[in-house]
Amino acid sequence: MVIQYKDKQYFTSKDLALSVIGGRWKIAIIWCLLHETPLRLSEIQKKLPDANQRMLIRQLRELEEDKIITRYVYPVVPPKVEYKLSEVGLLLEPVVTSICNFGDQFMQTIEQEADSTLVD
Amino acid sequence: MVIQYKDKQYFTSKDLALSVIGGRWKIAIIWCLLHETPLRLSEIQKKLPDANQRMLIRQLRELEEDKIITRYVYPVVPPKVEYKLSEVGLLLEPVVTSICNFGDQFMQTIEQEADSTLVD
DNA sequence: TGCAATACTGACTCTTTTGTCACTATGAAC
DNA sequence: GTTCATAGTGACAAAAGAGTCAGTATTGCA
Repeated sequence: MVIQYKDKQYFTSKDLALSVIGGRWKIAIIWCLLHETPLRLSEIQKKLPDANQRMLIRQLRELEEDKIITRYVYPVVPPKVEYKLSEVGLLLEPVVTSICNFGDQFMQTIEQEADSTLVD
Repeated sequence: MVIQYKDKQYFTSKDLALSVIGGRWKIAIIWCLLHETPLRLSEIQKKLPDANQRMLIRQLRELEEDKIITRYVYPVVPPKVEYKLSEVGLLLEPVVTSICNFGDQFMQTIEQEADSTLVD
């Protein structure tokens, strides 16, 4: 089975999934939008202060292209644009949740190790 | 909260998780080891023919460093080395599963779209 | 002697991703 | 007419990641 998507070939649906969520800030953006929605660019920036604006916009554009998020532009000045997860985007909730859970568990094992190193 | 791990700082456990699973072949390797274990390098190579050996070894080394997999070397010639998921590595099962599920669902939406494009 | 099998390393290049900087547009308020 | 706020783009530099190629070690066997 070969999946053709956006000029690339993917051999498993898993690889396809990774191409969608694989970007420095994408999981973080989706996480934000799962917790509060809709969000404006300026609000996402506040929640992810380490990502610069240019980078965030790029990731948002890619997510939009993949139809993970929707973008609604209000015809006002100064501009107002709202981002929210699409129906397909909401399907990523289990992915984000399981990553968070693993992160917590992994962190605990690191801390335990640090503790036992101190004890030695 | 700041997590120090391997000379880097992570601001959330989610970022830490991503640093562990974020490598071109890591999810694929973990997927293989969830389905069949233990596996030798040569067996993993057969299952992931698009990854070259050097690359696989690098990813395996990193996973080993993060204690996601264990590596057992048999003292024989020619060499025999077995890889399997550690206890911590097994915690990644929900992550891999949810990514696969999302991949399948995402693929369906793409296919539906392709169908409707044909209909138009 | 020379080759086979397996796992692995070093040094390098190439590509992709990420980050930075300066810049644009709009209309209202002062 | 200058300034503000918001969202955005273009062009480039830097860094990280991925991929390639040639080479190592071991021991048994023909």
